[in-house]
Formats: sequence, structure tokens, C-alpha cells
Amino acid sequence: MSDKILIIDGNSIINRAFYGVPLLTNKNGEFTNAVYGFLNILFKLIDEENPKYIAVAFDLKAPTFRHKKYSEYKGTRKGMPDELASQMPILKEILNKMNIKIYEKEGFEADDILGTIAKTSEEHGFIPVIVSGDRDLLQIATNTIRIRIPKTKGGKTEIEDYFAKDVYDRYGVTPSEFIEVKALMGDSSDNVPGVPGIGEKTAVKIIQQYKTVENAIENYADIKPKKASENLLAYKEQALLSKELVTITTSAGIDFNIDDTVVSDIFNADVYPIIHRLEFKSMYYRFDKVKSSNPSNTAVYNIITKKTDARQFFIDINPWIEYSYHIVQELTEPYEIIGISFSYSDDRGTFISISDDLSENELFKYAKDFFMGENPKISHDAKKDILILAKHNIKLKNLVFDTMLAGYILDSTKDSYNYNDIADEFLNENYSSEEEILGKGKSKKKIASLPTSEFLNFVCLTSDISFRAKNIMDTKIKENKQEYLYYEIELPLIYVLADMELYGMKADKKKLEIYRDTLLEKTDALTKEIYSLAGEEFNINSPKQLGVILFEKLGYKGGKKTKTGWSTSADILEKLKGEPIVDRVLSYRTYTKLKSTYADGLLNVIDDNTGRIYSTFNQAITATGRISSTEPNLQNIPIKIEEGKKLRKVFIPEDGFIFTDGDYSQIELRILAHISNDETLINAFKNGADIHRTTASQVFGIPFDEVTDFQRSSAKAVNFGIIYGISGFSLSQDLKITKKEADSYIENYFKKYPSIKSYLDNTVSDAKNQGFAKTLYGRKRNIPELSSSNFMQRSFGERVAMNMPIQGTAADIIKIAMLKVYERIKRENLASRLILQVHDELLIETYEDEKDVVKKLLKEEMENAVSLRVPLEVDVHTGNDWYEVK
DNA sequence: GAGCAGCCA
DNA sequence: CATTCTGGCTGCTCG
Repeated sequence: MSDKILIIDGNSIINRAFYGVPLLTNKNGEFTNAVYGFLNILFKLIDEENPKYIAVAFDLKAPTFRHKKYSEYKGTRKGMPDELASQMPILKEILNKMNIKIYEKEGFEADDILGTIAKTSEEHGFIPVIVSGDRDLLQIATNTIRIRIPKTKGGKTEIEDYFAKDVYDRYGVTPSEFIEVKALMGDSSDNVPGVPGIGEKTAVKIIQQYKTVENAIENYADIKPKKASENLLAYKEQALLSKELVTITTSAGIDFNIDDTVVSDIFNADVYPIIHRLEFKSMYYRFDKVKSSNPSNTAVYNIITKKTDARQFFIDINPWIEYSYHIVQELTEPYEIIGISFSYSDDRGTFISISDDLSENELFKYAKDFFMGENPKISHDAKKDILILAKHNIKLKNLVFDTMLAGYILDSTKDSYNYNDIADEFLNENYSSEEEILGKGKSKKKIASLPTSEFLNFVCLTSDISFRAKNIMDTKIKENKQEYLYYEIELPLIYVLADMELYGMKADKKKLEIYRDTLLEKTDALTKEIYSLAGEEFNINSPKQLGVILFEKLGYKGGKKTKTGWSTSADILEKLKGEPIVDRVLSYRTYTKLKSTYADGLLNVIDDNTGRIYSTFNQAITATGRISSTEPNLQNIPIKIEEGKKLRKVFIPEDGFIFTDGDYSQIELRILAHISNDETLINAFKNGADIHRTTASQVFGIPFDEVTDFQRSSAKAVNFGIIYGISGFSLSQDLKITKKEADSYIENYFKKYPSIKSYLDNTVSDAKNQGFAKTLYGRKRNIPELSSSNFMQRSFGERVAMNMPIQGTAADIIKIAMLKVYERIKRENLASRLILQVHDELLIETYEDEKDVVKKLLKEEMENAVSLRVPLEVDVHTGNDWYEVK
């Protein structure tokens, strides 16, 4: 008999999970992060160890034998924040439902229970594996008993393993000597006193020589340093007491019977509802579910493969009722279209499949009237449809709902809005994700390769979900008073973004190649110089290697450590400016960045046929409502430094066109002026004053005309800080001043702008009460971090609450402006087109003859997109490339 | 795949 | 637990 028993330190692991996983809540507002982290560790262990038995031990609140010995002892009485305490009963309920035995015993800590179970099972020939975050447990490691200590590195959990031998290798003492060491050095977290003057190193040295505390005391006179020797004598009672306190008992007197801990049916159907309530989506697949990839039992889905039937389907379409549809595309190369599914009543669906009898072109020919007609249509990610339909010269008309976008509007902080996410949240139905069904990476399957019944479910369930979720989501949007935001901004914006993606932006490939070659020459030269200055060749791109060269080999001072080694960020290297190698590394970084990310990156995505670059604009990513751009990201093309800005010369308009660019001046501060109703700030904008100079004059208490450049730029940083949710620490970092000075800037600022102070305070407290922050136009962002007891997380929530209404309202406004510009271009039948948005900037590829009209309309529509207490000001420029218009 | 670095508003 | 200004994306290294 030699089966594994997994023995888990419940309190320690849930604590570790709580602090290692960002605070999460489900839609009921229950905190879930600690349970999530615990289960993740548990499941990882089950996967790795495949134990036959599992036991979990918890502390009780009651005092233990240690408290009786020493009233100052902390141990189990350490405070537990409410957000964690509320998760304990949930975890225990789950463990019970998973048939995992829980042990608790009054008078003992979880450690003692672990020790007892481990020893007992070891004696009976089982293989104990203890899991705890607490290194105290190392004292019970043997050749059989293994201690596993999970460590969270960033978001990832790694587990360290210790047999007795490993303890010795790591600490230089045996497990039992580990107790002696702890007795000498104490344990501040449990409030166990050590011997003053003896830290870890001295303690280890003493125990290596004398083996026990008692023996060390006896030989105190020989011990060095002197201070340790004296104190060992003076505090000998205390050391002996501490030894008792840190010793884990292996006879806690629990009723332990291995048969109680047998693993059976952990992932059963009774656990699933709790996992689902807690929204632990990544774990769903482990459990026996009532429904997995199967839709409701009453669902009736059918498939059409014949030309004549397909044609008849479209003839039979009722133009007065809503249809949801899903153009089904394979998710691996070459992303072929395989058909379209439709749904027009609950639990019904029809998939029209491309087949030998029905080609893609024929399908879209038959479907054309449906898409271009007035029948109301429901989609999920309609922008994608518009791009597919465009290839068949079909325009999408009368889109009344997009479930993906609705999901985003209702909760902008989610990381995905897939069909199964929508079904889960709004229909309370759980389906396997696309990844679970098809796999991922290289082994990702084709949808068409699924078995027939699963295939039909996969392709029809999607449109069925959109169809059924639509009304529920619509109701929520109305409850939230987000009709304007959803129906008047986001939904019509789909068309604007789709057009931007279809038009793309022309690039001068030759020019870009020359630019790349220049960069290559520069980096080559710098590389050689850096190698010679370093005295060896190394990978300059590796911060790890660079750090060693600079701060170890060459011995520069001022290095800072990161988790993984020396930090070599520009911040740090700036401080060593003037050193030949450092200057060259900084230049090298600039040029390699430009070369690899921009020159090479963009050359890779220029379309061979059209010479244009087609970005994707994502409308459902950011938490604040901004749009993001990918593959390539056209929203972060260099502008700040000249070498980088030159890159913009390769972005050019089509022959016969020029560029017209409009950007909002200070839109975020104007929004702040509007929503805080601050008189000073409003007047400054009304008078067209230099806003940073105004701030400087206020904060530093000097006349407007006497503000120095330095003061102005400091004030600029303060203004940015205000928008981001300011802290003295960061402002001091930013301005390279002391925190005290930064604090006084902020204090002065709020004295001069009291309405802003009270606005920010109110925004945070409202957000705390409601659980979310919102913009002027009804966009919401949930901020669960605001109710965290963790200072760092709560502070983050507060900054987000201050920033979201400002950044989010700016996003709302430019979206409104985009719609107005787009509509007006259409209304006036212009050949010019909106091709890019960069948060506060719009770029129009402008037909030359329309230059004046476009300049005028762009300025008008952007400035009059909305009406605030302050004017919106837009700078418009025209030019022959993107460099010229900035 | 995480961590670092660096680009944008 | 571990510390301090918002929101994004990409390229590189390294385990």
C-alpha cells in the first residue's frame, strides 16, 4: 500500500490566493478571487499528483495551546479582511460538495493537523504530500513527506518541492534543525520573539554547529558574535519558549481515518452550480454539466445544403420580423466561409451550408436581398459581417442589434464577449467555448470536422443565442439608461469603423524600405561600438544580459533590481547619461524599436495589391470606451521624437487626394472643466488661455506672464496627474522632485481649483456607493476594486473612478464626432473618407477638389459634436503625408 | 506565456 | 500580500 495523500493547509492557501489574485466579484457582488485561486491550485495539484486521498485543514478562531503558553502569540488571530472572510464559507461548501474531507480542531492550528495527518499516514505506509504557503511546515519534511509551497510569480503559480534533503540544500539545516533556527530568529508574523541580535544567518550558523537551542545555550560562551552570545544567555527562557511555539505537533488528537479522505467524484454535477454562480469559466469544463455543448432539449435546428432549398428559404423570409444571423467562418487558415445560420424564434435555427450544390457566391447571391433589405437584423460582431459582405458587394442594412457590442456596453471590463459568454450571462445557459470545442493553436480543428450533430449545434446555437439574448440585453440597456449610447453611438459607429478598415491607409513601400535600411545601418554601427565598449559581444536586446554588463562588469552605480534582475529601463539609464556605452544603448533602443516594431512591422502588413495598410479597429476592448487598433496598431505611430516622427512621411494619401487632420485641443481638461463646473478652469478655456501656463500661475502663485518654461511643464504634469487620479508619489517620479514637493503642488492645485477637488471626491464616493463610474453619455465601468480592503487595489479603484468619466467622455465625444463627419461626407456625396481615429484625432483622406469643404466640415462637426460649458477647439491641418499634417 | 521595454493619446 | 498616475499594442528574450 503506497498511495498518495494530499494534505492541504486551507488557511494558508486561501490567504495566498486572496492576495495573489486580483479582487474579483461575480454579478451578485460576491467576492470570488480567493476561492478561485484556491481551486486553481487544488486542481493543478490534482492534475499533477493524482492523489488517492485528500484532506484539507483549517484554523479555528479559538485560541490554541500556543496562546495559552504565550498570550502575545498571533498565529490564527491575524486579522482577515471581510472580503476574504466572506469567501471562507463558500470554499468550505465547495469542498464539502466535492467530497473532500475538512479537518478543524479547537486548540490547534492547521499546521498541527497537517503534521498529525502526515505523520500518521506516513506511519501507515501512505505517501503524504503537504501543501502550504507557510515555510514553517518544512520542519516536518522527511524522505517520504514532501512539502509543496506554491509561489505566485506575477499571475502564474509555481510550486517548490521539499523533501528533507531539499530543506537541507536550501537552508543548510535539517528539518528538525529548522525549528531550532526559527526559535532563535523568531517569527514576526506570528509575533514569536527571537533572540535579539540573531537573524537568519547567525541562527543558521549557530544551529549548524550546536544542533539545538539547548546545546547552543549551554555553549553560549563560545558563540560569536559577542552580542549573540550575550543575548542568548539573557533571553534563554524566551528562546526555549519560542521553540515550543514554532514546533508543529504531530499529535493533535484528531480522529484521522484515511478512508474518510478517499477521493471520489470530485467534479460532480452538484458542485457545478456554485462554480457557475461564481463565474469561474475556465473551470466549467471540469464538471459534469447538465448541458455542455448541447442547447436546450427543445431546440430544433436544421440544415439546408441544396441550392433550391436555400433559394426557397430566402423567398420565405418574413420581412416584418427580426432575424438573427451568423455568417459562419472557419477559425483557422484560410478562414473559409462555411455557411450562414439564422434564427427567428426561440430555440429554432437553420443553417444554410455551402456544399457541392451551393457555392459561396451562390449563397450570397440568394442572401443579398435579406442583408440589403429592410428586415430587422440581429448580429454578433456585425463589423466582421460588413467586411465579409463587402467582398460580395453587399451592404448590411437595418442592423437593429449587435449582441457583442451590447455585452460590451453592459460591462466594459470583460475580456471577451463570445456567444457562450453572452449565453452564460444573459440566458443563464452554459455552453462550451469555441476553444473547448475546437481546441487551440496548431491542433485547432475545423468546424466542418465536427460530428454531424455537434456541428449543427455549433453553427445554429450561435444565432439562436443572439436571437434570444437580444430582448434581455435591450431591457438591461434601457434599465441603465444607455439607449442613446448604444443605439445612437455604438451601433451606427460599426459602419464607420468597418469603412475605415475597408479603406485602410496607403503606405509608400519604397520610402519605408529606405527608412528601414537607414535604421539598420545606425543600429549596426551602434552594436559594434557597444560591443567594443563592453569588451565583449552580448545580446543588447536582453535586459538581463545588458544589466549584467552595465551594473556588474562595468560597475555602474544606480542600478535597481526588478523581479528578474537589473532594471535597464530608459528611466534608469537616463541617470547614467553621458557615459559612452549608456548613450549608445539608449540610441540603439530607439533605432531598434523603430526598425522592428515600425519599419519591419509595417512592411509586413502592406497589401501587395493595393499598397495600403488595413488595421482592425476594435470597438469592444477598452474599459473606458476608447477604440483600439491592432495588426497593425495605427494609434501608436511615433511623433514625439523627430527620428520617429519621420516615419509618418511614409503614410500618404491616394493619388489625387491629400490628408486633412483634425485634433481636439485639451479635450480631457475641457471635459474636466465641464463636469466639475470649475469657474477658473472654465474661464481659462473660454478666454482661450494657455491652460498649462494658467495652472502654473495658479499653483505657483505668480503672475501669468512670469511663468517659466519649467514651471509650465511642471504644471502640465500636474494637469495630467489630475486626469489620471493623482498621487504625490507618481508626480514626484514624473517631475523628479521629492514627494513632499509634489504633495505641495497638489495641495496648492486643489486650493486654487476647489470645485475640481470636490468633483473628484464626489466621483469616487459615488462610484464606491454604486460600484461603477460613468461618463456624460451613459457609459459605465464597474470598479469592484473600490470595495477592496487592500490599500493598493482600492487606490487603483479610486484613480480609475476619477479617470473613467474623463477619458470615457472624451471617447464618447469623438465617437459622436466620427458619426457626424461620416454622415456629412455621405450627405454631401464627397469622395473624401474618414480613415483613422487616434483618440482625439481624426484623419480624412481628402479628395483634392474637396479640400476646403472637408477642412470646414471636419472642424465644424468635431467642435459641435456636443455642447459643453466650454468650447471644444479643433486644430485642422492639411498636407501630403501624415507628417505634414501634424 | 510572462516579463520587460517602449510607442501612442 | 506588498505599495503608489489612466487607457492601449507590439517585439523581444527566456524558461
